[in-house]
Amino acid sequence: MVSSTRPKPASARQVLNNSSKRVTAQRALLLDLIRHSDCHLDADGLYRLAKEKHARINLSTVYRNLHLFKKLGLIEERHFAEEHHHYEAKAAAEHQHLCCLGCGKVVEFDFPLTQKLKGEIGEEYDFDVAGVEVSLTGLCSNCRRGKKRK
Amino acid sequence: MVSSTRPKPASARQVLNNSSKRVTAQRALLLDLIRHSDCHLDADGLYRLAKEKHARINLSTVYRNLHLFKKLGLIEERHFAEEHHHYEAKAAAEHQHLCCLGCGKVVEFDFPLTQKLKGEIGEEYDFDVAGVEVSLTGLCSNCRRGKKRK
DNA sequence: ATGGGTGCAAAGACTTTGCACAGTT
DNA sequence: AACTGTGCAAAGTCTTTGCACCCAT
Repeated sequence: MVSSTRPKPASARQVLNNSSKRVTAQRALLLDLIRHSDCHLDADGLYRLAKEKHARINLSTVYRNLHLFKKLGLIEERHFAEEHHHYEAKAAAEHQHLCCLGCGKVVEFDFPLTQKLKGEIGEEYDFDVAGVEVSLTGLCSNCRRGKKRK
Repeated sequence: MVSSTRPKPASARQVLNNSSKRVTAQRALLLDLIRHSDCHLDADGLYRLAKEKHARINLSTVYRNLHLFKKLGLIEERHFAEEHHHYEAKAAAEHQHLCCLGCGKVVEFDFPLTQKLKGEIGEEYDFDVAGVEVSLTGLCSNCRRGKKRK
């Protein structure tokens, strides 16, 4: 057994250090919040979470670091059927999303064909395919049955 | 041979009439522009196109009608890796998109498994799946080779 | 004539940016 | 000490909304 308190692939500190970016309290906090969140945060949600833990942080800092983390490949940006983006920690296993149009619930599912798709389409159109996003929308059982919302 | 000047599924006028929505010059024009466009317009692009043909139209009218058309199922909204949405006429055949991060070029491709995916995932999570969007991003051959663009 | 649709202007939601100061290296 | 990152405020982009007038039905 390895004695470590961190099961994460790399600590926030390590990742930032390795990219020769400074480790600030804000960055460490944001990265930790994203990594420990089980949902798909947007900038404002992350900001509010952060404020609960760290009185002094600004929305623009959140945006700036979200861009940074994305560039470093630490997080992924998701485009649901909304006006703003959502972010999640880059997962070990690829997965895709199913989003309820009624209540906004997001469930993740497995879709093993993305690699194959990447290769096939990339070759056919002579593209270097970087990302695959499969987004389903629909109504979950609750919203379908009850129309409990709105 | 059927003698018809309209290969379209239904004229703009017909569609609007059938939904008991009024046929205004703006609506007819917008719908026609979307249907005859071979690219994926955003609200502002559509607005500028419309202005070329029809001096008096307002951006808010474009937005309002984009929502209407979407609700009527006449167009589809696309979520590329950008801040705003794109729209295209609902096609006879389903297709998916591959978008170049360098120059923004969009190519459409066929992906026959969306129906199967819909059924499987819907059943597994008890969702009524309405839409499937498969978006690939990458670099086209031009952008990859030449780095011709910023 | 009636009531939905439009233009206009103002507001709203989300995001970016300039600048001076704070904090990491 | 040097210089990147932050907070703040202002601006920017995209979208929505209130209201009076217009026009399709």
